[in-house]
Amino acid sequence: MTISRAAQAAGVGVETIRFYERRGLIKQPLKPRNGGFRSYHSDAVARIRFIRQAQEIGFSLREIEELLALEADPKADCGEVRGQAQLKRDEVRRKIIQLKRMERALDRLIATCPGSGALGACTILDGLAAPRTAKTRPITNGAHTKRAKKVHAMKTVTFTIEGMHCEACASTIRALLQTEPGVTGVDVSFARKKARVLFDPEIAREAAFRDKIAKAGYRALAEPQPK
Amino acid sequence: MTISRAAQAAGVGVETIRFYERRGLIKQPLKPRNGGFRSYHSDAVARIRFIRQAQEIGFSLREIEELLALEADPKADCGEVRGQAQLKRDEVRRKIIQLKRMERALDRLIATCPGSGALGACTILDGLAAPRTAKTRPITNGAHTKRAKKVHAMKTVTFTIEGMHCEACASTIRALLQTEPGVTGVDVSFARKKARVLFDPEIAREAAFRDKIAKAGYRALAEPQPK
DNA sequence: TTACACGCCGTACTATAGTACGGAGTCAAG
DNA sequence: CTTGACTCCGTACTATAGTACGGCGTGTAA
Repeated sequence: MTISRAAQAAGVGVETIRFYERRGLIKQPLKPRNGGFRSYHSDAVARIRFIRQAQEIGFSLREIEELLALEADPKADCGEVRGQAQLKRDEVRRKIIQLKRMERALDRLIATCPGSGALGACTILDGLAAPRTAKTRPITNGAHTKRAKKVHAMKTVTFTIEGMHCEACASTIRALLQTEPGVTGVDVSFARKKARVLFDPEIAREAAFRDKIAKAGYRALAEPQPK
Repeated sequence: MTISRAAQAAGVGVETIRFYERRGLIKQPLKPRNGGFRSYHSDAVARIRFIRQAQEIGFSLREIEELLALEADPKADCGEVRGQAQLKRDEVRRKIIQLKRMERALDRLIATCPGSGALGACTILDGLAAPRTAKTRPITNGAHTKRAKKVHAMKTVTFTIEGMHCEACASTIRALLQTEPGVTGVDVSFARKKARVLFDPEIAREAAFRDKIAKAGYRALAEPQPK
C-alpha cells in the first residue's frame, strides 16, 4: 500500500502521516533497497486510526505516544492504560459540568433579553466565573443532621401579564421563571395573558417572580389566589 | 490594583493579561495622566477568570470574544444579542454532546478493560484502533445498484473458553469479540465458560475470533455446531 | 516512450495560546 | 536617595498540530 492509499484508508492526509512519522508516532516503513516507494501495512493504518480516535476523545499526541509506548512494552500493565482513560474521563466530566453551567447562564441571558427593554446585567460572566459555587457548602456529618427529607407544600400563583406582544414573549417569561430556584412548573399563555407558576414557598418568593418579569419589560399583576 | 496583583487574583501570569489586552479580550485601563501605573479593577479579574474557565471547557479565545461581546454594549439591539446568545447556546450544546460522546467512549473502554494483567488483553487499544463504525460506507445510488439488500445468513458459533477467572474476563472477551467486523451478537458466560458469537460469515471468520481470544490470554475451543 | 500522477524530503508556513526578554520608566521602603 | 521590585512596551520565542511548497525521483498507463 502506498502512502496515499494508507492515508485514504485511515482518513487522514498524506502530510499528516509524514508528520506522525516525524513525531515518532508511527515508524516509517523502509524504502525497498532496490528502489521504489515505501510500502505501508494495514497495521500502520490501524495505528493512525487509533491516533485519530484517541485525539477525538481528548488525548494529545504526547499522551497518545505514551499510550502507544505502553502497547509496545511487553511488561506494561493494562491497569496503567485504564488509569489514563479514567483521568481523561474525569477531565471530560468536569468539562461537561462547566458547559452545563454555561448553558444555563446562556438560557438565563436569552430569557432576560426579551427583545425589548433594558438588558440589565448580563449573566454569562456569572454563569461561569463562579469561584463561589455556593454548592460547595461544607458537608455536614450525616449523623448530626436533623433535616429529614421534608414534604414540600407546593404553591401555585397566577399573574396577569401586560406587555406581551407575541409567543416569543411568553417563551421569554417561561424561561425566566423556570430559572428561579424553587420553581417546579411554569405555564405562560400569550393568548390568555397569564402566567402560572408552581413553586416551593420555602425557597421562592412571589415578589421575585414579579421583579424578574418587570425587569424583562413586562408588567405582572398578581391574581387573587383561589383556595 | 496593579497588573501583577490582578494577575495573581485571576490566577494567570502578567504576560497573559497583556496578551488578552492585545487580543482585545479585556480593555487596557488607561494610564493615569499624571504618570504612574495602570490600575486594574476587580471586574477585569472576573473577566479574566471567565476567559480561563471558558477556555477550559473548550472555547477558543475567538469564541470567548464573541461570548463577552454579549455581555458588553447593553445598548445593542437586544434581539441581536439574543440571537447571538442562542447561537452560542447551540454551540455549547453541541460541545456538550461531543463531550458526552467522548465520555461514553471512555466509559466503554474503561468498563471493558480488565484493569490488570497483560496488555494483550487490553481492550482499550483494540477499541480505539477499531475501524470506526463502518457506517461511513459510500451511499450507492439506489436506482443503479444491482446489489439488493442481501439477506445475510447469519451464523452462530460457540466456543468453550479456558482461562477466565472472573466476570471481568468475560467482559473483556465480550468487548473483544464485539469489535470484530461482521459480529452482530456476543454472549459470554463466565459461569458456563462459553462464548457464543452471532456473525456474518461473509465478513467475519471463526479463526479470527479464536485468534483474538488467544491473544488476550485465553484458550478458545470450538464446539461442534448443532446445525 | 512520454506524460503525469504520486512519492520523497526538507523547509517553511499556518493558527492558537501563550512566554520570555530586554531596556526604559516608576514606586516605595530602607 | 539609592536600590530593588515592579510596570510598560515591543519583539521574539515556545509548543501543538498540522498544511503547503518546491524540486526531484519513480511507476504506470495511454
